[in-house]
Amino acid sequence: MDQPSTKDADYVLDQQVGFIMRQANQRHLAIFARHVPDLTPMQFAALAQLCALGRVSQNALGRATAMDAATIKGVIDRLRRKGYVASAPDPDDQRRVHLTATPDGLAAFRTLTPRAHGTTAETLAPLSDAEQADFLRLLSKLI
Amino acid sequence: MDQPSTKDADYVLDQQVGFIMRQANQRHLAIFARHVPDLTPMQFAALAQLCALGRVSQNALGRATAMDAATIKGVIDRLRRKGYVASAPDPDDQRRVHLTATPDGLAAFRTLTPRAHGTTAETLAPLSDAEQADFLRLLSKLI
DNA sequence: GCAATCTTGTTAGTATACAAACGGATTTTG
DNA sequence: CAAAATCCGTTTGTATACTAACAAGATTGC
Repeated sequence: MDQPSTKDADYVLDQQVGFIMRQANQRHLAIFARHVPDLTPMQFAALAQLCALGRVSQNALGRATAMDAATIKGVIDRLRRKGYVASAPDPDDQRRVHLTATPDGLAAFRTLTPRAHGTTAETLAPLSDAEQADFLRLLSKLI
Repeated sequence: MDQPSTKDADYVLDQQVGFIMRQANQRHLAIFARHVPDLTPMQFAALAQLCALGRVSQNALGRATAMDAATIKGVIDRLRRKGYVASAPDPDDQRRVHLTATPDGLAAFRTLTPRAHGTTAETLAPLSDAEQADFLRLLSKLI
Protein backbone atom coordinates (compact mmCIF):
# COMPACT_ATOMS: atom_id res chain seq x y z
CA MET A 1 0.00 0.00 0.00
CA ASP A 2 2.69 2.40 1.03
CA GLN A 3 5.05 1.24 -1.67
CA PRO A 4 3.58 2.19 -5.03
CA SER A 5 6.85 1.39 -6.79
CA THR A 6 6.49 -2.34 -6.16
CA LYS A 7 3.13 -2.63 -7.87
CA ASP A 8 3.39 -5.64 -10.08
CA ALA A 9 1.99 -3.87 -13.11
CA ASP A 10 4.88 -1.51 -13.58
CA TYR A 11 8.53 -2.31 -13.64
CA VAL A 12 10.93 0.57 -13.23
CA LEU A 13 14.23 -0.84 -14.39
CA ASP A 14 16.25 1.94 -12.76
CA GLN A 15 14.99 0.89 -9.35
CA GLN A 16 15.93 -2.79 -9.58
CA VAL A 17 18.93 -3.86 -7.54
CA GLY A 18 20.22 -6.07 -10.28
CA PHE A 19 20.27 -3.26 -12.80
CA ILE A 20 21.98 -0.78 -10.50
CA MET A 21 24.47 -3.37 -9.31
CA ARG A 22 25.31 -4.27 -12.89
CA GLN A 23 26.02 -0.63 -13.69
CA ALA A 24 28.13 -0.19 -10.57
CA ASN A 25 30.06 -3.22 -11.71
CA GLN A 26 30.47 -1.84 -15.20
CA ARG A 27 31.90 1.34 -13.76
CA HIS A 28 34.27 -0.62 -11.54
CA LEU A 29 35.49 -2.77 -14.43
CA ALA A 30 36.20 0.36 -16.46
CA ILE A 31 38.14 1.90 -13.57
CA PHE A 32 40.14 -1.29 -13.12
CA ALA A 33 40.96 -1.49 -16.81
CA ARG A 34 42.24 2.09 -16.68
CA HIS A 35 44.46 1.45 -13.64
CA VAL A 36 45.62 -2.03 -14.63
CA PRO A 37 45.66 -2.31 -18.42
CA ASP A 38 47.84 -5.41 -18.37
CA LEU A 39 45.43 -7.76 -16.60
CA THR A 40 41.68 -8.08 -16.29
CA PRO A 41 40.18 -8.06 -12.77
CA MET A 42 39.67 -11.81 -12.93
CA GLN A 43 43.20 -12.47 -14.07
CA PHE A 44 44.56 -10.26 -11.33
CA ALA A 45 42.35 -11.93 -8.73
CA ALA A 46 43.57 -15.36 -9.79
CA LEU A 47 47.20 -14.23 -9.76
CA ALA A 48 46.77 -12.62 -6.35
CA GLN A 49 45.26 -15.72 -4.81
CA LEU A 50 47.90 -17.89 -6.43
CA CYS A 51 50.65 -15.72 -4.91
CA ALA A 52 48.91 -15.85 -1.54
CA LEU A 53 48.20 -19.57 -1.49
CA GLY A 54 51.41 -20.85 -3.01
CA ARG A 55 50.76 -24.10 -4.84
CA VAL A 56 47.16 -24.95 -5.57
CA SER A 57 45.25 -27.01 -8.07
CA GLN A 58 43.31 -25.27 -10.78
CA ASN A 59 39.87 -26.03 -9.41
CA ALA A 60 40.93 -25.04 -5.90
CA LEU A 61 42.10 -21.69 -7.23
CA GLY A 62 38.77 -21.37 -8.95
CA ARG A 63 36.98 -21.85 -5.66
CA ALA A 64 39.24 -19.30 -4.00
CA THR A 65 38.27 -16.74 -6.62
CA ALA A 66 34.59 -17.68 -7.04
CA MET A 67 35.02 -18.95 -10.58
CA ASP A 68 33.70 -22.27 -11.73
CA ALA A 69 35.93 -24.89 -13.29
CA ALA A 70 35.18 -23.88 -16.86
CA THR A 71 35.84 -20.21 -16.16
CA ILE A 72 39.08 -20.57 -14.20
CA LYS A 73 40.46 -22.72 -17.00
CA GLY A 74 40.26 -19.87 -19.48
CA VAL A 75 41.69 -17.38 -17.00
CA ILE A 76 44.65 -19.66 -16.23
CA ASP A 77 45.23 -20.35 -19.93
CA ARG A 78 45.57 -16.62 -20.52
CA LEU A 79 47.83 -16.10 -17.49
CA ARG A 80 50.01 -18.96 -18.71
CA ARG A 81 50.20 -17.42 -22.15
CA LYS A 82 51.40 -14.20 -20.52
CA GLY A 83 54.07 -16.19 -18.67
CA TYR A 84 52.73 -15.36 -15.21
CA VAL A 85 51.68 -18.87 -14.24
CA ALA A 86 53.34 -22.27 -14.61
CA SER A 87 51.73 -25.66 -14.22
CA ALA A 88 53.10 -29.08 -13.30
CA PRO A 89 51.48 -32.44 -12.74
CA ASP A 90 50.78 -33.38 -9.13
CA PRO A 91 52.70 -36.53 -8.12
CA ASP A 92 50.15 -37.38 -5.42
CA ASP A 93 47.02 -37.00 -7.53
CA GLN A 94 47.31 -37.58 -11.22
CA ARG A 95 44.13 -35.70 -11.99
CA ARG A 96 45.51 -32.51 -10.58
CA VAL A 97 47.64 -29.83 -12.12
CA HIS A 98 49.63 -27.77 -9.65
CA LEU A 99 49.80 -24.10 -10.45
CA THR A 100 52.57 -21.71 -9.42
CA ALA A 101 53.20 -18.07 -10.06
CA THR A 102 56.36 -17.57 -12.12
CA PRO A 103 58.93 -14.94 -11.03
CA ASP A 104 57.41 -12.70 -13.70
CA GLY A 105 53.98 -13.36 -12.27
CA LEU A 106 55.12 -12.52 -8.76
CA ALA A 107 56.79 -9.34 -9.99
CA ALA A 108 53.67 -8.32 -11.87
CA PHE A 109 51.56 -8.97 -8.81
CA ARG A 110 53.80 -6.75 -6.68
CA THR A 111 53.83 -3.99 -9.25
CA LEU A 112 50.11 -4.04 -9.83
CA THR A 113 48.88 -4.42 -6.27
CA PRO A 114 49.04 -0.70 -5.45
CA ARG A 115 47.14 0.05 -8.62
CA ALA A 116 44.50 -2.53 -7.76
CA HIS A 117 44.09 -0.84 -4.39
CA GLY A 118 43.74 2.43 -6.26
CA THR A 119 40.93 0.85 -8.22
CA THR A 120 39.05 -0.02 -5.07
CA ALA A 121 39.58 3.48 -3.74
CA GLU A 122 38.37 5.16 -6.92
CA THR A 123 35.34 2.92 -7.16
CA LEU A 124 34.31 3.87 -3.63
CA ALA A 125 35.34 7.50 -3.97
CA PRO A 126 31.78 8.86 -4.34
CA LEU A 127 31.13 7.71 -0.77
CA SER A 128 32.43 9.17 2.48
CA ASP A 129 34.53 6.93 4.71
CA ALA A 130 31.56 6.13 6.89
CA GLU A 131 29.40 5.40 3.87
CA GLN A 132 32.07 3.14 2.41
CA ALA A 133 32.12 1.06 5.58
CA ASP A 134 28.32 0.89 5.58
CA PHE A 135 28.19 -0.06 1.96
CA LEU A 136 30.73 -2.84 2.27
CA ARG A 137 28.98 -4.19 5.33
CA LEU A 138 25.60 -4.31 3.60
CA LEU A 139 27.04 -5.63 0.36
CA SER A 140 28.74 -8.45 2.25
CA LYS A 141 25.41 -9.49 3.70
CA LEU A 142 24.15 -10.10 0.20
CA ILE A 143 26.47 -12.99 -0.58
CA MET B 1 48.17 4.30 9.64
CA ASP B 2 44.90 3.17 11.06
CA GLN B 3 44.04 1.08 8.06
CA PRO B 4 46.46 -1.84 7.91
CA SER B 5 44.32 -3.59 5.31
CA THR B 6 45.18 -1.05 2.64
CA LYS B 7 48.90 -1.64 2.89
CA ASP B 8 50.09 -1.99 -0.65
CA ALA B 9 52.06 -5.13 0.02
CA ASP B 10 49.12 -7.35 0.75
CA TYR B 11 45.98 -7.73 -1.22
CA VAL B 12 43.06 -9.37 0.50
CA LEU B 13 40.75 -10.30 -2.32
CA ASP B 14 37.76 -10.80 -0.05
CA GLN B 15 37.92 -7.16 1.01
CA GLN B 16 37.89 -5.65 -2.48
CA VAL B 17 34.64 -4.03 -3.57
CA GLY B 18 34.87 -5.44 -7.02
CA PHE B 19 35.16 -8.98 -5.79
CA ILE B 20 32.27 -8.71 -3.36
CA MET B 21 30.13 -6.89 -5.88
CA ARG B 22 30.82 -9.57 -8.45
CA GLN B 23 29.69 -12.26 -6.04
CA ALA B 24 26.57 -10.34 -5.07
CA ASN B 25 25.84 -10.11 -8.76
CA GLN B 26 26.42 -13.83 -9.28
CA ARG B 27 23.94 -14.55 -6.53
CA HIS B 28 21.41 -12.17 -8.02
CA LEU B 29 21.74 -13.72 -11.47
CA ALA B 30 21.15 -17.18 -10.02
CA ILE B 31 18.05 -15.96 -8.17
CA PHE B 32 16.73 -14.34 -11.33
CA ALA B 33 17.30 -17.49 -13.38
CA ARG B 34 15.35 -19.48 -10.80
CA HIS B 35 12.40 -17.08 -10.80
CA VAL B 36 12.40 -16.33 -14.54
CA PRO B 37 13.76 -19.34 -16.42
CA ASP B 38 12.37 -18.13 -19.74
CA LEU B 39 14.43 -14.96 -20.07
CA THR B 40 17.81 -13.78 -18.89
CA PRO B 41 17.96 -10.58 -16.82
CA MET B 42 19.26 -8.67 -19.83
CA GLN B 43 16.57 -9.99 -22.12
CA PHE B 44 13.91 -9.13 -19.58
CA ALA B 45 15.37 -5.65 -19.07
CA ALA B 46 15.34 -5.01 -22.81
CA LEU B 47 11.78 -6.30 -23.15
CA ALA B 48 10.63 -4.21 -20.20
CA GLN B 49 12.14 -1.01 -21.57
CA LEU B 50 10.74 -1.76 -25.00
CA CYS B 51 7.25 -2.18 -23.53
CA ALA B 52 7.69 1.03 -21.56
CA LEU B 53 9.11 3.13 -24.37
CA GLY B 54 6.97 1.89 -27.22
CA ARG B 55 8.88 2.18 -30.48
CA VAL B 56 12.61 2.76 -30.20
CA SER B 57 15.65 2.15 -32.30
CA GLN B 58 18.01 -0.65 -31.35
CA ASN B 59 20.83 1.56 -30.16
CA ALA B 60 18.42 3.75 -28.20
CA LEU B 61 17.12 0.68 -26.42
CA GLY B 62 20.71 -0.26 -25.71
CA ARG B 63 21.31 3.11 -24.08
CA ALA B 64 18.12 2.72 -22.04
CA THR B 65 19.38 -0.60 -20.69
CA ALA B 66 23.07 0.27 -20.35
CA MET B 67 24.18 -2.10 -23.09
CA ASP B 68 26.50 -1.07 -25.89
CA ALA B 69 25.54 -1.47 -29.52
CA ALA B 70 27.24 -4.84 -29.95
CA THR B 71 25.63 -6.27 -26.82
CA ILE B 72 22.08 -5.09 -27.45
CA LYS B 73 22.23 -6.59 -30.91
CA GLY B 74 22.69 -10.11 -29.54
CA VAL B 75 19.99 -9.60 -26.93
CA ILE B 76 17.51 -8.37 -29.53
CA ASP B 77 18.41 -11.21 -31.89
CA ARG B 78 17.51 -13.70 -29.17
CA LEU B 79 14.30 -11.89 -28.24
CA ARG B 80 13.31 -11.87 -31.90
CA ARG B 81 14.02 -15.59 -32.16
CA LYS B 82 11.67 -16.13 -29.22
CA GLY B 83 9.01 -14.09 -31.02
CA TYR B 84 8.88 -11.35 -28.38
CA VAL B 85 10.23 -8.53 -30.50
CA ALA B 86 9.60 -7.40 -34.08
CA SER B 87 11.67 -5.01 -36.14
CA ALA B 88 10.88 -2.74 -39.07
CA PRO B 89 12.90 -0.20 -41.02
CA ASP B 90 12.43 3.43 -39.99
CA PRO B 91 10.99 5.49 -42.86
CA ASP B 92 12.47 8.72 -41.49
CA ASP B 93 16.01 7.51 -40.90
CA GLN B 94 17.27 4.71 -43.08
CA ARG B 95 20.00 3.78 -40.66
CA ARG B 96 17.52 2.91 -37.96
CA VAL B 97 15.56 -0.21 -37.20
CA HIS B 98 12.43 0.34 -35.18
CA LEU B 99 11.74 -2.28 -32.55
CA THR B 100 8.34 -3.19 -31.13
CA ALA B 101 7.22 -5.76 -28.61
CA THR B 102 4.94 -8.36 -30.19
CA PRO B 103 1.65 -9.32 -28.45
CA ASP B 104 3.51 -12.41 -27.18
CA GLY B 105 6.27 -10.18 -25.90
CA LEU B 106 3.84 -7.93 -24.10
CA ALA B 107 2.07 -10.92 -22.59
CA ALA B 108 5.37 -12.40 -21.45
CA PHE B 109 6.37 -9.09 -19.91
CA ARG B 110 3.11 -8.91 -17.94
CA THR B 111 3.39 -12.49 -16.77
CA LEU B 112 7.01 -12.21 -15.74
CA THR B 113 6.97 -8.79 -14.09
CA PRO B 114 5.75 -10.07 -10.70
CA ARG B 115 8.46 -12.71 -10.76
CA ALA B 116 11.09 -10.13 -11.60
CA HIS B 117 9.93 -8.12 -8.60
CA GLY B 118 10.23 -11.31 -6.56
CA THR B 119 13.83 -11.53 -7.74
CA THR B 120 14.61 -8.08 -6.42
CA ALA B 121 12.94 -8.91 -3.13
CA GLU B 122 14.82 -12.16 -2.68
CA THR B 123 18.13 -10.59 -3.59
CA LEU B 124 17.65 -7.95 -0.90
CA ALA B 125 16.07 -10.33 1.61
CA PRO B 126 19.19 -10.60 3.84
CA LEU B 127 18.76 -6.90 4.65
CA SER B 128 16.12 -5.23 6.80
CA ASP B 129 13.87 -2.66 5.16
CA ALA B 130 15.99 0.18 6.49
CA GLU B 131 19.17 -1.52 5.34
CA GLN B 132 17.71 -2.09 1.89
CA ALA B 133 16.97 1.60 1.53
CA ASP B 134 20.48 2.48 2.73
CA PHE B 135 22.06 -0.02 0.42
CA LEU B 136 20.20 1.17 -2.65
CA ARG B 137 20.99 4.76 -1.82
CA LEU B 138 24.71 4.08 -1.48
CA LEU B 139 24.81 1.80 -4.49
CA SER B 140 23.18 4.46 -6.61
CA LYS B 141 25.91 6.89 -5.67
CA LEU B 142 28.44 4.54 -7.26
CA ILE B 143 27.16 4.92 -10.81
C1' DG C 1 38.53 -55.44 -2.40
C1' DC C 2 35.57 -53.72 -5.32
C1' DA C 3 31.54 -51.23 -6.82
C1' DA C 4 29.30 -46.78 -6.19
C1' DT C 5 30.49 -42.28 -5.80
C1' DC C 6 33.02 -38.09 -6.08
C1' DT C 7 36.65 -35.06 -7.88
C1' DT C 8 39.48 -32.99 -11.51
C1' DG C 9 40.14 -31.05 -15.60
C1' DT C 10 38.29 -30.54 -20.35
C1' DT C 11 35.12 -29.51 -24.03
C1' DA C 12 30.95 -27.64 -26.30
C1' DG C 13 27.23 -24.54 -26.24
C1' DT C 14 24.94 -20.31 -24.95
C1' DA C 15 24.83 -15.48 -23.21
C1' DT C 16 26.65 -11.29 -21.79
C1' DA C 17 30.27 -7.46 -22.36
C1' DC C 18 33.34 -4.27 -24.62
C1' DA C 19 36.82 -2.57 -28.15
C1' DA C 20 37.74 -1.68 -32.73
C1' DA C 21 36.73 -1.19 -37.30
C1' DC C 22 33.47 -0.83 -41.06
C1' DG C 23 29.92 1.09 -44.58
C1' DG C 24 26.07 3.68 -45.02
C1' DA C 25 23.07 7.52 -43.60
C1' DT C 26 22.35 11.95 -41.42
C1' DT C 27 23.65 16.31 -39.33
C1' DT C 28 26.66 19.94 -38.51
C1' DT C 29 29.62 23.43 -40.01
C1' DG C 30 32.04 26.46 -42.65
C1' DC D 1 26.23 23.28 -50.83
C1' DA D 2 30.13 20.44 -49.72
C1' DA D 3 33.29 18.65 -46.23
C1' DA D 4 33.59 17.06 -41.60
C1' DA D 5 31.75 15.05 -37.89
C1' DT D 6 28.50 12.06 -35.98
C1' DC D 7 25.28 8.32 -35.63
C1' DC D 8 23.40 3.57 -36.84
C1' DG D 9 23.77 -1.09 -37.06
C1' DT D 10 27.00 -4.91 -37.96
C1' DT D 11 30.97 -7.86 -37.56
C1' DT D 12 35.17 -9.64 -35.45
C1' DG D 13 37.95 -10.68 -31.61
C1' DT D 14 38.68 -11.30 -26.80
C1' DA D 15 37.16 -12.24 -21.98
C1' DT D 16 34.11 -13.61 -18.55
C1' DA D 17 30.30 -16.91 -16.84
C1' DC D 18 27.50 -20.95 -16.35
C1' DT D 19 25.38 -25.52 -17.88
C1' DA D 20 25.97 -30.02 -19.24
C1' DA D 21 28.42 -33.84 -20.45
C1' DC D 22 32.64 -36.54 -20.36
C1' DA D 23 36.90 -39.53 -19.14
C1' DA D 24 40.22 -40.61 -16.00
C1' DG D 25 41.63 -40.86 -11.45
C1' DA D 26 40.75 -41.10 -6.26
C1' DT D 27 37.77 -42.29 -2.23
C1' DT D 28 34.25 -44.34 0.19
C1' DG D 29 31.22 -47.81 1.81
C1' DC D 30 30.05 -52.16 2.56
